[in-house]
Amino acid sequence: MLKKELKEKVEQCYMELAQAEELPQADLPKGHLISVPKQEEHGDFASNLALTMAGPLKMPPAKIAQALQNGLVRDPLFSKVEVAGPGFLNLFISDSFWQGHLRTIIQAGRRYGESREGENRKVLVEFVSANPTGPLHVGHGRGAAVGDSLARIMAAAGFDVSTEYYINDAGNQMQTLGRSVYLRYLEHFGQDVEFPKECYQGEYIREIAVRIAKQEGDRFISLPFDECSQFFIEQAVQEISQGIREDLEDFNVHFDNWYSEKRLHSSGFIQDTIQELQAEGFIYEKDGALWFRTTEFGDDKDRVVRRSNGELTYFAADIAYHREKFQRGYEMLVDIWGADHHGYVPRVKAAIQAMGHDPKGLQVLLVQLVNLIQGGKLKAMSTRAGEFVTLREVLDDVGTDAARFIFLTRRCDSHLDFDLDLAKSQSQENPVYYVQYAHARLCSVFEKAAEAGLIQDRDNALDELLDMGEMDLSLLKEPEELRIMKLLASFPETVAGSAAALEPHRISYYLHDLAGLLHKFYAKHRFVGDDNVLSTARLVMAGATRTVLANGLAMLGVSAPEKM
RNA sequence: CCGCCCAUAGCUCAACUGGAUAGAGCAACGGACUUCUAAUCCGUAGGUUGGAGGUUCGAGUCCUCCUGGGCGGGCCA
Repeated sequence: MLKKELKEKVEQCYMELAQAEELPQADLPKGHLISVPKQEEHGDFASNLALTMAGPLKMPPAKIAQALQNGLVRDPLFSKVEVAGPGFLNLFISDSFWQGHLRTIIQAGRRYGESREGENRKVLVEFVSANPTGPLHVGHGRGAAVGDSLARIMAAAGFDVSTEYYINDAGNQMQTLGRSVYLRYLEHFGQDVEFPKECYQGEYIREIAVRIAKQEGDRFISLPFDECSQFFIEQAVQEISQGIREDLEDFNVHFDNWYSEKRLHSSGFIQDTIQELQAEGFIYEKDGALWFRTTEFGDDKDRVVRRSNGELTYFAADIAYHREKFQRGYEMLVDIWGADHHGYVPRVKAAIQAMGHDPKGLQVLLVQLVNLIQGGKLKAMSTRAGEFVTLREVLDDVGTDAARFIFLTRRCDSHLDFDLDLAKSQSQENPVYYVQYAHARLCSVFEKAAEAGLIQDRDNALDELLDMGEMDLSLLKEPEELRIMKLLASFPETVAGSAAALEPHRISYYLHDLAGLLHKFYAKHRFVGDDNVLSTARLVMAGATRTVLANGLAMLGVSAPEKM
């Protein structure tokens, strides 16, 4: 990756100058970094080394920069090195570098954008993990898009990534769920029942009840709930989970593993974990309950892990679950939660620390809730009250591509107003089409190139281009071309940065920028024109651009259509 | 009362982890299809980055306080 090379080059240059006693000796500063200036006139890259060394060297930054400049200009990679502003080194890269890089992109193909920044670290990304008590709503959709894309991005950046869905199929909510279906079942057979407020109100509950009634008949109507709760719970969980899996599948979200909380209970692993913690002195008894000293690790108050009635809390299961994740060998855990669970972060981190892990080994990404807007007003969402817009509904309205792109074009910690009417009617103005259209246009360029006889086989065009003998990439020197080539070269860094910061939205913005440059070029110049040598060179650029657009869209889980 | 998150163009959002003159898309206005897809492009307009201090060569970004909005604070999940 270019930035890294440049950083080394600049630092190497300083070391040589220090060696030659042209500059005083000092340690390299931590704050040195290579950035991309906002203004094109400020070069392709800028180094702040002189600024960060002004203090240690006790010299004016401009003077240090000048010495570095004299050393760096000798490198053929640079077409120009300037000292600017308070002491920046502006680095201008030779055109030939960018031109040659196009071949690198095409050679790498699907793999372009990958890097080894993650150093093969084992990471588990856990997301959605919605309770199997109802269909996924839009908020879950956002978490799903973020988690799934982040996993893809981190994999590309060289992490060894697995994804997991934690199924909360234990606890009180299961009783409530079963009872809800049971009561609807009784209603179906004409019994007059009181349907409590705390039960799940959604229509899907009735649908499950009706299905059971059809299959099983009325054989449960004389049984009290306690005697058939298991059956109703299992049926409901099974059916709802199936729906969730289908929704996610259609949303292009895939999990490597589905992890059942119930199994965590039945295996005795939670009890075992509590005993371990107790042995370490982190657990104490008060008022008949067992408490975890999370305050020792910065939490506001201690938390109950086993209630006085003997039941384990959700938190207890969570501790065991995270312990088990580490036991499976993961070095880094990424949890994606709804922001309404933010109060949980300190206690789970406390638990991890108590178990001897670095709290930084768990990164919790809090995804802000989605505000759904329909008819200009806010829609309330509550699973219990049964008032929610499901992910399914949104998918049917807007489609997977648009929904995913909208979710991924915002930072996680900013609220998202999802305007359904707009998303539906917006089909022409939706940002996702801007990027997809760029890809489709490039595909048709290749079709045109095949017609013109520049390439033989449209499907293997990229391989063909690489094998072509006479090729003059130095013809690519229009400003629009250079901008595209430069942005293409920064794709791997963007992916690595997106992974490191756990910010998938950076890929969306990158793609939008790239599509913009492509559209600008397209309006001003022609890929396939009268000059065959120039056209061939431009086809190489088209191929490289198409590759990056396709790879980036794949990371977002958005399709890259050949025609629109 | 306490804690976490947010506040940037009329609207929805960016800003590469502290860098140079804060950028896109919608919406508004004016232009561009005989040419590889006009789901596009070009131009105009739009800002005291909620407010006040502080840290330093340098702040939308970091620290403190204030204002306004969201979400939490159970032996619920």
